[in-house]
Amino acid sequence: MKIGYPCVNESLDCTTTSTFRLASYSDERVELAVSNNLRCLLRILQWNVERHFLFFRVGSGVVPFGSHPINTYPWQTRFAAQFREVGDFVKAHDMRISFHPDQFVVLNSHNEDIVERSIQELVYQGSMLDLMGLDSTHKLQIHVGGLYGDREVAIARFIATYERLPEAVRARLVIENDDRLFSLQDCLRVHRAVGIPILFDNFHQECLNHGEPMAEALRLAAATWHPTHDGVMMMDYSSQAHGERKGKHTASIEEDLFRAFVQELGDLDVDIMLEIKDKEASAGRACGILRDVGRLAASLPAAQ
DNA sequence: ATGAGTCAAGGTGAA
DNA sequence: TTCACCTTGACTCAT
Repeated sequence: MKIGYPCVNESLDCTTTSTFRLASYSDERVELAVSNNLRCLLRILQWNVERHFLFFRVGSGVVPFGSHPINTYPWQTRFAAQFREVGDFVKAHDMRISFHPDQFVVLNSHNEDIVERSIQELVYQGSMLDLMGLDSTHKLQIHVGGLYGDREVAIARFIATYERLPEAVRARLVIENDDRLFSLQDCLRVHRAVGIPILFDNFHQECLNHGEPMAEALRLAAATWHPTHDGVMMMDYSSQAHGERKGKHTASIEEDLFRAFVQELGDLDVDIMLEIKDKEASAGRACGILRDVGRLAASLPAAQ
């Protein structure tokens, strides 16, 4: 079991998201930003290893305009060594990383331009994993997409697009149950059609479900991951922010809820991404709870 | 130097 | 029909 947090480290003064405006695009700025972003990515991973956070979600902006036609800078070759260095570090420490392309990636859009741009974004993010030399257990996570008033047609269109994705993307793509439109059961239908694994989100499951008990839902999702090709199931963990709109993530982990959730896990092996606002602070508390119940090694690795 | 407004991109649903 | 919300910082420009 690995614990992680998404995209941003709040303890370090180093980010993987330095960027600039499209209007001020230049090759020089791409060069500068990617150089900074990869340096910080490695630094964050090093920081994480020291605290036994072995799971990390990398943000979409490591390469500014990475899938935009304006960006013709050969970052793949210019930064090949730096990407490889990150990948080597991940492998050396038995870490796992993932990407979560944002809401603009919609594979089931009825607009072919949007589908094509979405595929290009997935190709860009998948190519970073290729450059790192990381295999298909490191994932690209997206939602099924829009509903467009007809669930059946929307799911069919997702499947049709999935089947024509480049292999480098398809091998790594996973779908996540969402909180309003496509439930775990919808994702299972897509899985049965094309074999895509389901990244389970416990909070979305609480928001949108068909009455399955949490323990059963977890096992249904886990069974969609091929042990060697996909690795153990990845999941997102969060809980409701009190007094806020339904679906809003909590600012800080609620330890009692997390303990109860760990009980639902039983002996299931999963890697957990904590989608909680205070990032690594809550990840540390989650690790503490998992050590208490014997699901993580009792002590941190030897001091750096 | 600082604060406010803005940033490539889609879709949903409330107002 | 418009706008806030996904999530959030970081950039950009006006002051």
